[in-house]
Amino acid sequence: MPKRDKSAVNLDAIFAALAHPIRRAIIEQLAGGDASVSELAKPHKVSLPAISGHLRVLERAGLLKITPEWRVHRCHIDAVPMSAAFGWLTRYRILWEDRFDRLAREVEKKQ
Amino acid sequence: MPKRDKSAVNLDAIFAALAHPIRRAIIEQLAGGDASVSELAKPHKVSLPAISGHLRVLERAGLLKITPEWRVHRCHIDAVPMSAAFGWLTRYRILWEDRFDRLAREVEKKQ
DNA sequence: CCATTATTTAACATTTTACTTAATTGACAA
DNA sequence: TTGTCAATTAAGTAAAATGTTAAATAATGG
Repeated sequence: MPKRDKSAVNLDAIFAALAHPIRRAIIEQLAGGDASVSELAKPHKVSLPAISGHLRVLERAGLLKITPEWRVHRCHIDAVPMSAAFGWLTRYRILWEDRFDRLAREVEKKQ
Repeated sequence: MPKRDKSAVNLDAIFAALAHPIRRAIIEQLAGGDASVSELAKPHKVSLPAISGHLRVLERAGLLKITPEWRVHRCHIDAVPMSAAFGWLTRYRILWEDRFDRLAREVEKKQ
């Protein structure tokens, strides 16, 4: 029976993790440095278990590492998996940049 | 009562739309040119109503425009909203590229 | 009008997500 | 030991996502 490869990049999990405003806010906060669960919960008006759940979603997507340290659990962002999402979007970047490039050339030509 | 601003970029909807493999496959297919609903359904083993549902998710996220044309509904990708997702990720790009940039500078310095 | 084709809507079952409050674990400190 | 603080697990609920099959709509063509 083939097991799920945890190391494989899981775009489903990564995009789904990024689809919730609280989880994006948590990433934004962690971009400024590591934090404990309570510190991450503070800006939000949901319960602590709710935050704990969001952290597990981020963890399963590979975006977060949680290290128990003293009594607090230190949360550390690992943004590398986000590069997979970035990479996927990049493949289609031309689809939205194309038109502006063309427009820019048109304008340039007229001058 | 403030109405929902449909024109506002909705990162929740965009990321959520990208979180399903069938919907990403649909975007990949549409990147190669417009297609009808049946054509989009062909590569997948789910029912036509299921595809129809996925198209509506993409439409609500602003990634798709559907124009009834003859008997077929022509699906056209509008990747511009994806640039919002791209933009969000770009803000944190440094978190995963930092290490490589530093390494590159180190190597450069040594030469 | 009737059949055909493309797609959507309806109705429904199942699973997943997101949240709550209450109870539990684990580590420290008096 | 006992209390306290940080965080998780448990139990339950409501809503949303995903899929199915069957029926409806809409447009064309004999």
